[in-house]
Amino acid sequence: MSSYKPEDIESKWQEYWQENKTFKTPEDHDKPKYYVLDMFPYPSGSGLHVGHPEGYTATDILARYKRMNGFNVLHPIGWDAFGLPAEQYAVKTGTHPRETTQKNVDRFREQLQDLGFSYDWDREVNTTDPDYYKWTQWIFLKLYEKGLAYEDDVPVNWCPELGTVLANEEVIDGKSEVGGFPVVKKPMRQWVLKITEYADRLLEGLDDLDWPESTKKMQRDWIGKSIGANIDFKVSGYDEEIRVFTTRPDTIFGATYMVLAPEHDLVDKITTEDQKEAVKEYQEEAARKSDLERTELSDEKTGVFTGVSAINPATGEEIPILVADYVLVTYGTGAIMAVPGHDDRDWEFAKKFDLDIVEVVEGGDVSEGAYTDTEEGTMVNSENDDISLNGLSVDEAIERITNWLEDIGQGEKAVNYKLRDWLFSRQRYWGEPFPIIHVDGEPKPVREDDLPVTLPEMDDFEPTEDGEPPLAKAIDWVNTEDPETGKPAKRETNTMPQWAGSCWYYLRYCSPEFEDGPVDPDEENYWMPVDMYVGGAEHSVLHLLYARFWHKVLYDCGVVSTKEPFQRLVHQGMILGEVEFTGFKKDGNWISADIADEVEDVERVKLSEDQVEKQGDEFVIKDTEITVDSKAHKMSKSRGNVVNPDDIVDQYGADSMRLYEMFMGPLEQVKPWSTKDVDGVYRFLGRVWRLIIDEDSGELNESVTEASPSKEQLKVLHECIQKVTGDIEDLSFNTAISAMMIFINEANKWEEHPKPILEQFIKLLSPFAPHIAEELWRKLGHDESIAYVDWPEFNEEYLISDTQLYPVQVNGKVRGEIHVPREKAKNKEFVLSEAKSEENVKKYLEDGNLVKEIFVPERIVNLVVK
RNA sequence: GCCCGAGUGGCGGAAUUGGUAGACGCGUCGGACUUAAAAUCCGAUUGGCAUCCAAAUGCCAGUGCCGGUUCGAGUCCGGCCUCGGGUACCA
Repeated sequence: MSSYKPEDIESKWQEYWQENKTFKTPEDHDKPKYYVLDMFPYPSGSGLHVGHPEGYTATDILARYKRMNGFNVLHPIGWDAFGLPAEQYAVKTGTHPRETTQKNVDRFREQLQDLGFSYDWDREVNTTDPDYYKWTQWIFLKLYEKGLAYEDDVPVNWCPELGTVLANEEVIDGKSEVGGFPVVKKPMRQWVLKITEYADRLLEGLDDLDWPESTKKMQRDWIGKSIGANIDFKVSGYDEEIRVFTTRPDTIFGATYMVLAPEHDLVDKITTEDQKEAVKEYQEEAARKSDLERTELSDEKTGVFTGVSAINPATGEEIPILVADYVLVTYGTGAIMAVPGHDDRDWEFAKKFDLDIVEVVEGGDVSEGAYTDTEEGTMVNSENDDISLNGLSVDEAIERITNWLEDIGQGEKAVNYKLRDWLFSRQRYWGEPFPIIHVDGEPKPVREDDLPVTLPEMDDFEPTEDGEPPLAKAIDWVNTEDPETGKPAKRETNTMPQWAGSCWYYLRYCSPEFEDGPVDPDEENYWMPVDMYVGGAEHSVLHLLYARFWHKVLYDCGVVSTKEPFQRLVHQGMILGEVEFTGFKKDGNWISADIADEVEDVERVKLSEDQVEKQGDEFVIKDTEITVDSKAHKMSKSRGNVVNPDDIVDQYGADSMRLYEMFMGPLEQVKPWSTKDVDGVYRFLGRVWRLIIDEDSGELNESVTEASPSKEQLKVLHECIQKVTGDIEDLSFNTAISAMMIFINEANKWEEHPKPILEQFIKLLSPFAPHIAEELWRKLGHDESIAYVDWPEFNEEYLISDTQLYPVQVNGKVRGEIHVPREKAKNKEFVLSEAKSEENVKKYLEDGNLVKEIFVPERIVNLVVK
């Protein structure tokens, strides 16, 4: 017996590929190149889940396809291996993070190899390897030299439980993204990177990238460039000015009050004696509120009067200055001129505190709500002795008033960004040490020759009690001397965030052994940019923005030759767990899903597929009217719906696993997992096998012949070649697989299977299911791996059939079909007369007058009858 | 609230520039093979109606809802609804 047994062939070929270094990246630069990259995985303790191989399979298919099309392919993998989980585990168990990381990396590597991915394992990189982070540190020095890295005392998100500072992005609803622990604001000395200096270039660079529009938009929004004006308002009775940023200087005549953020410096200076207490109380309250609370309570605006007024430079009127937390200290100048007539937030606030609302742009009704349209409105009530905006459009008014403010020295055109500088240090052990020493309290870069600054050996990874990083406990390591002056020095004890290593790893893959820089310029020149980058949409903003930032800095340093690192980007869609049916019970009785939300103490009951049935648009409990919830959920440990790829490989083999992940649906779409559907692709592979192999002998089937292929066989093959080739180019892997299934279904009907046909088909299959393809390729008599044979060429000639099918419509409804000889297929008169004499069509023509005839060559005929 | 994306059989999903809606797969039903089962193979499978011994054929409805453009709409336009994702007072 020799039926299709993936377990017998897959490990065999995996070992073969390894031993023969089949997928070693070519060293010549003579062919066109293709750099296809997966997002850097973090080797977590739980191993791969089925979401990982989705993107990896897609890139692997592309890599294999491009190799067969004569490209030099760079298809590497490595490990983003610094990070909090290994450190937390170390704190708990005493196991050194290096050991945990090593173990996890080994597990990941093994799992990936079990899936038969064609990575060049000689180029594996690991961010925790000193030979790697030496260059991460080197890049930091470049940033430092360029003045893009600075120290600052900033209020940071301090998480006492984790003993570390978190980036804004790592804090969700006032809790840590990892672990869900509370986070508080605390001022600390931190390293910060001046990403804001690159804001404009990061914005412009997006234009030419072949990325999903939504991702580009998210980056643009994150950078958040807005153009407007800075305006200075004099504080009445003080020698102080309040500077505000506004995108709507045109509405200045409607500015009836001002607001300072509670943290604004001027608050304490100007507040009057009798308001001091109220203001102080308000500030304290605001400080206590987490970001979550601030937004949750956003319906109700709060604030307090400072007791002082400012002078509106346009109207000359005194307007009250208030403190309110709807103004953020971190954006613009931390102060605003409030124009309740034309800003929703100001309007809401003015209503609540009974402040004046003045209409200065005509077009709405400011007693009903703020009028914010900038297209339609015209200016009104905007006039003083010097200038009038009345009658102008918003755009004209902005121009005019900005110039006027500049003339009187109270304002200027200004640009603002939402993007803030990047908080770049963490109070952790398991990260890259900064190549910085402190001499006489001043930071000083470590000399390039002294890199890498390696992590000291430690066995206690907890932060000090006052929040100093764990490295502060490595006294011998911290205390060093300045090699230039011999003065005593202290090493920086913060470490870099996890983003650091992943900001440039794609460069290291080009020349992982290079010793004179992060990347060999020759190799960089050849391989960059990344032609195809596949990874999750969760990295839409941060990783991709940070990496682009570093890349641009490296471009300025002359290290890289391209302005952007990733030319084409695709996000694979998330794979959800199996669809679950949930019924709802109250006091032991079933209730419908749509009312379950409103009822208390509802019991949720998981139902099996055969306990429910479809009724209309909903699922109900069988033989009842009680609706149930039908939904696929995100895979999670707590829900217990995580699918482990190892189990699928054990049961069906890696080829089926790969095929199923691609067959589920379009790559970029969210899709529910269904293990029983894997049967479909597994059976398909079984049919491929049996088409070629005699199960009794294990040899080629007798039907596999040297005969020359028939016209029909060539047609079926070339239809498949055309579809699969086009679909791979479009990343429509699901329909490519379906085309191969169609081929096999057709081929199964043939009595003879000419070898050349089968060989071409096996080539098409090989990027998707490489193990079975390699095995069958050898059985068909080849000595070399299929990995580098030429991709089948599609020949249109074979597709042309003897007849052309025309559906015939009458008034847009199909009433019959006709087959016309190929040579007459474009003959309008002939086709129409054939169409009109079709039996079923005739009936319709008899009932009315033919008023119009539509003839679309090689497509369709439509006869319009009245 | 705002910004994206998506709604097609029992299920996952197919359908060039508008041109036969439901490819391919799962499931289900029926059949073949088998002592039996598994595996495999063949057939049916959107709903309804009609003719008919049957095979088959025809008709009507149908791609979230309402309306429009067109000889012809899953696809284009306008207005909604639902679900998923992102974002959160950014002046």
